Amino acid sequence: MQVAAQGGASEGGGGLTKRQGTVLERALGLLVEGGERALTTAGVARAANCSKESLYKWFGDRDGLLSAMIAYQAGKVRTVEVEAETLTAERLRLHLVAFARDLIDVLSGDVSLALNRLAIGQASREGAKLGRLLQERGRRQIGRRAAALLEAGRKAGLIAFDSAEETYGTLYGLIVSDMHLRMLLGEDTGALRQEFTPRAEKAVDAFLRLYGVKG
Amino acid sequence: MQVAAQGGASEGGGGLTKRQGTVLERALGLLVEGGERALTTAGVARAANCSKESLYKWFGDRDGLLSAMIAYQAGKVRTVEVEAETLTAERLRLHLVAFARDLIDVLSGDVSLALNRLAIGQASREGAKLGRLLQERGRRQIGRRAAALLEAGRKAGLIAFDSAEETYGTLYGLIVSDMHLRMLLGEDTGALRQEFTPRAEKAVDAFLRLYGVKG
DNA sequence: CCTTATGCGTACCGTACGGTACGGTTCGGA
DNA sequence: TCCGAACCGTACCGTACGGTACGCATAAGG
Repeated sequence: MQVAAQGGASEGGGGLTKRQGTVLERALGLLVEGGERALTTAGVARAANCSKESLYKWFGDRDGLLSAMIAYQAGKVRTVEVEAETLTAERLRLHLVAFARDLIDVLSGDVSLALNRLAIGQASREGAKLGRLLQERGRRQIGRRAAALLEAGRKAGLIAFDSAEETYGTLYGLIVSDMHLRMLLGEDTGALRQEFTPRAEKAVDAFLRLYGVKG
Repeated sequence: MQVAAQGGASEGGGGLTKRQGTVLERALGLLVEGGERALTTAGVARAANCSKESLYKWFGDRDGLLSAMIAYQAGKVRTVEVEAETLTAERLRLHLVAFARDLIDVLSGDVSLALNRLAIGQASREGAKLGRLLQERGRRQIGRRAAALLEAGRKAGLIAFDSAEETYGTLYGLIVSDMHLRMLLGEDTGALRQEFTPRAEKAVDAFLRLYGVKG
């Protein structure tokens, strides 16, 4: 502790200092552990060994803290760009299965679930600002990876579709179904986690049956 | 006002009086309007012209009130049983599209969204009791209708599948995709609502391409 | 050594909520 | 007519939270 690094210099990824990053990390930990009720300003200050006054100076108010938490967490997820290799049917399938696994893993993560619960809980408040933020930072990111993958498959003549957006929607639905909602509602993720790999494979199989060329 | 109807007699659907039903109706209105923050015991009492003491007598505590709201709302949804008529491919398709439309309509309803947000917000609290209740009363009900429909289609030799549960999961994913989550996060339902019918038809088409026999 | 900035820890304030208690009132039944 | 049960409206209590203010410690810079 006492590493400090204040003053506006030594900024990390998104315009905030390392100290502020660790504070957000602690706040995320509190959120995961006890939900929104546990995410009080006093609690964050205590858990992060900082003062409430600093919290308000850094993040403005409680909502600013929540937004910063979402932005911070989203900034940690880096999408893996798929290089334009020569795709075969089998390689495309493997890439799709890997994407499906990654998608499921992200959605079932503790922090992701906690942040989604938080944003959903605030949806009827102040124009769903957190929800839009989560949507923008989260879905857009992983959607881009999917779009690139689908486009590569189309260029290789392995799959055919009109709208990439709509096709991605179908792929998403086949992979996720209502699993995300069930986890958000509190269903034990441990029991579901064992089914992740076969689920991903079945979803991709169905997807390729729908969009695959001569399949 | 002053209609009363007290005393334990004149019970309605689920073991509660008409008076209590109207109270729950008012509470649901408050929840839809302002989210969980607006659902205070004093607010419900004021909106329903009853006393807080009566609320606690009838529902125990705040959680009891929330559970009663979910049970009450779930009790209003009646699943339409499909009679075992002779199914043709076209009739099955029409039934599936009707089911898809109904599913989308239910999920996009104000009260449904508000209750789902409520249950999700409470998911990290006391073992996700509300989430399980919502799951039990909501999904099971509409899932039964889907299962009956799928079974009828299979018996008529129009579709083929192994697990009805898994097949229903696929159908659900094709219909809903991430639309439910987006609405829960606060995305405007008006913009999405225009796309409901084509979405339902496309989903059913894809489903029949996956599971339809010869065709 | 002095000054200034930054931030921790704590105390404080106003508010709002869950839950309880009580007086007054209405209504059904004897 | 009287009794008791249910109930409304309101007041009340304890607590917890968001946000602010203050005193003190620490460290950089002249």
